[in-house]
Amino acid sequence: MDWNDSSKSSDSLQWIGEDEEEVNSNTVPFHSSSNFNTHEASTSAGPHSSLFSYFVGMGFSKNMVVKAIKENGEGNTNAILETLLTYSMIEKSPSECELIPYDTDSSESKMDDLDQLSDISSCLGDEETIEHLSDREKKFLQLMDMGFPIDDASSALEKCGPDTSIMELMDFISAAQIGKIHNPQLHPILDENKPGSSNFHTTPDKKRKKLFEAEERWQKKVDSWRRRQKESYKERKKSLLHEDEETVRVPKPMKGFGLPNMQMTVFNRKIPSEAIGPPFFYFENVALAPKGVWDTISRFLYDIQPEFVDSVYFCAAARKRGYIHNLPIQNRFPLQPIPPLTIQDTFPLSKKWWPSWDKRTKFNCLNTCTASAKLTERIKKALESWDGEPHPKTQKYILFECKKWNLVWVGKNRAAPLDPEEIEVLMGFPKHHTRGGGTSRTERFRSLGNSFQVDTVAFHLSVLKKMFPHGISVLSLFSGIGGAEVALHRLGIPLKNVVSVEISNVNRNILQSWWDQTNQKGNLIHVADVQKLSIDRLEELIKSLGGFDLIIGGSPCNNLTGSNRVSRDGLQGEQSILFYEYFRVLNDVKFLMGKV
DNA sequence: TAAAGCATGAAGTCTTGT
DNA sequence: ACAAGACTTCATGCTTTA
Repeated sequence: MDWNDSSKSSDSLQWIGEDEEEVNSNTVPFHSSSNFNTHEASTSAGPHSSLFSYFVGMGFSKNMVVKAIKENGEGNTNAILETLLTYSMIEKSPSECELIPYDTDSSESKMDDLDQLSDISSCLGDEETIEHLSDREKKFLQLMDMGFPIDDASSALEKCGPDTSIMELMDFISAAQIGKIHNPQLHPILDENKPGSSNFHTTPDKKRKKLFEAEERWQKKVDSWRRRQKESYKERKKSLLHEDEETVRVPKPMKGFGLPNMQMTVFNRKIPSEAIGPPFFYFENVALAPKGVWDTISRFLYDIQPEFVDSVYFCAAARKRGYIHNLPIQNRFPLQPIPPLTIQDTFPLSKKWWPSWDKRTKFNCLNTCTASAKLTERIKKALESWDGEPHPKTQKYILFECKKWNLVWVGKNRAAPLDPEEIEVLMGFPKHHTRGGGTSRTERFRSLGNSFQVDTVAFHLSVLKKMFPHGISVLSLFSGIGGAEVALHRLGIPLKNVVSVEISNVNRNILQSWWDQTNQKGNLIHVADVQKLSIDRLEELIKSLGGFDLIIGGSPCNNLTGSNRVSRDGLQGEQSILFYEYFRVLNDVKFLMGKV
């Protein structure tokens, strides 16, 4: 390939620290992407303009595109994109934002509320807009979004005050709905006669019994009403989302486009001409992301259908991931040696202590956190309280913890979390890959939990071996501890140039150590922040290295994974939004290499 | 100060029972 | 067919400990 010929082999390692990097003034996901500049329309941007169809073609709704063009002007493509991305996409799609309360009767109080809120009711997902609202206004909007009638929401806020929690407000409205609010003693917010309160114990027995019964009946009604409310809200949400028609479905079993030693399933794989490599690209993220996320990812990556694979077919641990790439899928081969595929084969010593009632043969997904010593102690004590086989309830509890924390049996009644070394091997890394160099045990678990399963990825990358017998130049985004690099190396593909983009200092050190220890002949260049990898910097790199053969990376899953209880915000989440940086860099590189 | 411990569910999908 | 239960999930943020 011509853009490879200009590569200069230099054995010196370059290090670009965070401080040394040029600061790009434009840090929005789509800064200065030349790919988009080519689409800048200077003329009419109405519903039939090329600009309009371009954005609609990307999957944005027509209304939103018109709105975004109107807001930003016709010439400012990047700003339009930013608007579309920030305000309208996926989870916070325009259709969802247009949710309106089903009770549209008018009254003065309602009109007041509506007038006050008319500006922001158009899009609840707009945090910037919502931030300046009072607590009362936010709660009112929340209640409306949940489908409560305006009257009820308004009156609940009036009577309970703006400091009342949403749950309590819901209870209040529920009670009002079923007519019990007229007896404030039966309402949890206002009820001073609840069991446990001082007044309750002074009530005569008969009355107390009645109160109990009444409260039970009331509670049941509220529960069922709340359930119905929740379901109808979900239904409406679903039907609105359905308009966008999701196309990506996660198959089960997750075997991708074929596994080692498995006859290739006939698959109609279409890669659009603009997506065909070189450069090749390979993108990874969690398979079980919130609904719509993979539709969006796929839409941005040339509508290529994701390959969903569970690493349970490559090692003894599950790891359900989706991969979007433009690699050929014929003539793949697995890494050798094939790792043991069961827990018992991976840890033969555990067989002696493995209880018959623990039927696991595979680990669940290896996560970033590990079980504490206290938990293993509790398990030991629970087991020691039984002479022979523990009570089914005890078994259930222990199995629950074992599955949740991926515990192995290491002695009599002794379950233990996996050591970092054991996780390294399960993930396909060399033993001690993350050990030493100032990396704490906690950090090792975190880094490993965030990594590729090497055998799985290597199987997909194996097709590159014949294509690049003299070495490959890789742009590795979100490198982590170097799963992609290790996979290519283990496949026997020489690493000519590797530009590794990784924010964590710990991870950069781990990759550098591995690079040094494996006597790599090529160049390893570190970049800390993908957002600072500007198109100018990319141009420099491509000129000096001769281009990239492979752009590989798994963008942050923090806001996509089910294990995140705090901020599972979808692709627009704080970290997961960096997916758009992968997309941006891919497009910039393709443009710079004259492939667009 | 850094590392380890620990409490914190929802959102899906699949399975089972009626 | 439907409801109810079982199962899994590249984590975060606060507190305690060394």
